Amino acid sequence: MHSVIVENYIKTIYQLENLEGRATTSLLSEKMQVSPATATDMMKRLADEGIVRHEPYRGVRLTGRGKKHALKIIRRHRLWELFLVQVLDFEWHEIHEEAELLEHCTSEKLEARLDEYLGHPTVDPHGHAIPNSNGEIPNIEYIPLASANPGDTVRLRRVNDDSSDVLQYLSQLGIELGSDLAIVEKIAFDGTMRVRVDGGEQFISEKLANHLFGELMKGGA
Amino acid sequence: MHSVIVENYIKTIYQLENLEGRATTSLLSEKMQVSPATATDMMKRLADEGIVRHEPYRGVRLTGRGKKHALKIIRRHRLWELFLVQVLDFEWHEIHEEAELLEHCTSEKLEARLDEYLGHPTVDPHGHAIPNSNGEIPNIEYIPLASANPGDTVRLRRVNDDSSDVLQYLSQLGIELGSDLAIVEKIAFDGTMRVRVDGGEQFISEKLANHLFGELMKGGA
DNA sequence: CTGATTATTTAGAGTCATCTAAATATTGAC
DNA sequence: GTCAATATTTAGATGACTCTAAATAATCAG
Ligand SMILES: [Mn+2]
Ligand SMILES: [Mn+2]
Ligand SMILES: [Mn+2]
Ligand SMILES: [Mn+2]
Repeated sequence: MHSVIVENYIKTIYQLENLEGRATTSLLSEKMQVSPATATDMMKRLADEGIVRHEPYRGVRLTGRGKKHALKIIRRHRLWELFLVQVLDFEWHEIHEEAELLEHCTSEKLEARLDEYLGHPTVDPHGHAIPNSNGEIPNIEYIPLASANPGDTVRLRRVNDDSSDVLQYLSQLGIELGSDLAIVEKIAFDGTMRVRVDGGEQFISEKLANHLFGELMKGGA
Repeated sequence: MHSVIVENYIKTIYQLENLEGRATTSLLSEKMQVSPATATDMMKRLADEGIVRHEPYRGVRLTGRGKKHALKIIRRHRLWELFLVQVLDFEWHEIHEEAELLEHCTSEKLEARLDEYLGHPTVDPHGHAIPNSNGEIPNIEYIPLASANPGDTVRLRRVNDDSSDVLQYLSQLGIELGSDLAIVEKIAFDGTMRVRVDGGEQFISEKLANHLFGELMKGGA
C-alpha cells in the first residue's frame, strides 16, 4: 500500500488533471506545498510504479490504475464528509480537513459500511459526486452562477471550494445547497452580483460566483 | 504534533508499563516489531522530548505529560471501537485494527462528537475502560476467570486480548460481555476449565482463562 | 530566429525511522 | 566473586521524502 503522502500526491494529480488537463511540476509543487524538485522526484517515482505517465518537461497524466487509486481516495473522502455531517452533526465548513486525514485510514470494509449506513449516497455535503465502489463517477453538468444573468434564478447544487472560510461565509449569507439564487443585478465594473436569497439580498463577488454551480430554473423563480 | 509512529511508541510504552512496571528495550522492540537498536533510539528521543524518563540499561517510564498523551490515544482508540460496533455494526473481533489507524486521525472536535454521540461511554466493546477527556481512567477490579473454582460463576466483563482470532473464537463459543460462566470443573493437569454458558458446555484453556475477567457472582448462579 | 525569461530537471545534502554489527553493561550460574 | 550469557547501547549505513543551488530545456517577446 501507499503512504499517506503518496496518496495525497495521487489525489492532487487527479484534481489538477481535471482542472488543467494535466499535472505539471509547478502546479503539483504548489498544491502539495513542496519544492519543484520534490514534485519532479515524485512524478518520476509514480511513473516507475505505473501510476502516471510522465512526459519530461510537460508533466504527468494518471494511468487507468492511477485513476482508480485516486477515485478510491476521493470516494472515502466524500463518504467521510457526508458521514460527519449526517451522523456527527458537523457543519459543511468543518469537514474537509477531517476527511483529509480519515480518507487514508479507511479499510475496504469500513468504506463499505459507511456507504451502506449512508444509503449509497451520490453526492457529498458540498455537492461533489461520490465515485461508486467501481470508481465510476457521474459527470453532472451544472452552470457557474457567474454565467447567469439578471432575471435568472440558479438553484445551488455544488460549491467548488474546500476552504472553510468560504463555506462559513456562505452559511452566514443564508446560502446552502438547494438555495435558489435570484440574480437581481450584475455590476458591469467587476462582475459582482446582487442576488435575492430567502427574501434577503446579498452581494456575491465574481470570484465567488465562479465557484458556485447550479441549475438554471425556468421562468426565473 | 507527533507522527503516527511516535504515537504508537507512546501507547505501547504505556501498556508495557501497566503490564510489567516499565518498558525495557527488549519489550518495546518486541511489541513494536523493531530491532533493539531502534527501540533504544526512540527511547532516547522521547526522553529528550520529556515524554519518558530514561534510565540507561533499565528502560523508560512515562512522565505525567507522556501519560496524558498515551491516554488520549487510548481514549480515541476505544471510542472508535465502540462507534464501529454500535453505529456501523462491526463485530468485536473486527474493530481493533481499524481503531489502530483511526486513533491517529482524530481531532479534538471529532473525539468530542464521537463521545457525545455515544453518550459519554465508559467501556469499549472488549470491556476496557475509556479514559475521560481529562485523561482519567477508572481502575475497576475484576478477577481473572482462571482464578475461579468449580461451583463459582463469573460474569464476563473484560477480555484482555486484542487478537481477532481469540475474540472470534469466544463468539463461536457463545461467550460475550455479560455472559455468565459457571465453572463445572477445573482439570488439574493443565488448568483447562469446563464451563457452562447459556445451557451449553465449553472448554477454556488456562491461557485463555487468564485473559477473561469478570465479577464473581454470589451463590454460584 | 534569437535572446531573455520561465519551467523543469539534476546534483548534493539533510531528517526520520529503520537496520546490522560491534562494543559495552548487567545479570545470573557456579 | 568470576565469568559466561543476556540485554542494551553505539556506530555506521539505508530508504523515503524533503530541501537549495546549479544546470538545462521550453517558451515567449521582439
Ligand atoms: Mn473535501
Ligand atoms: Mn466535499
Ligand atoms: Mn483495541
Ligand atoms: Mn478494545
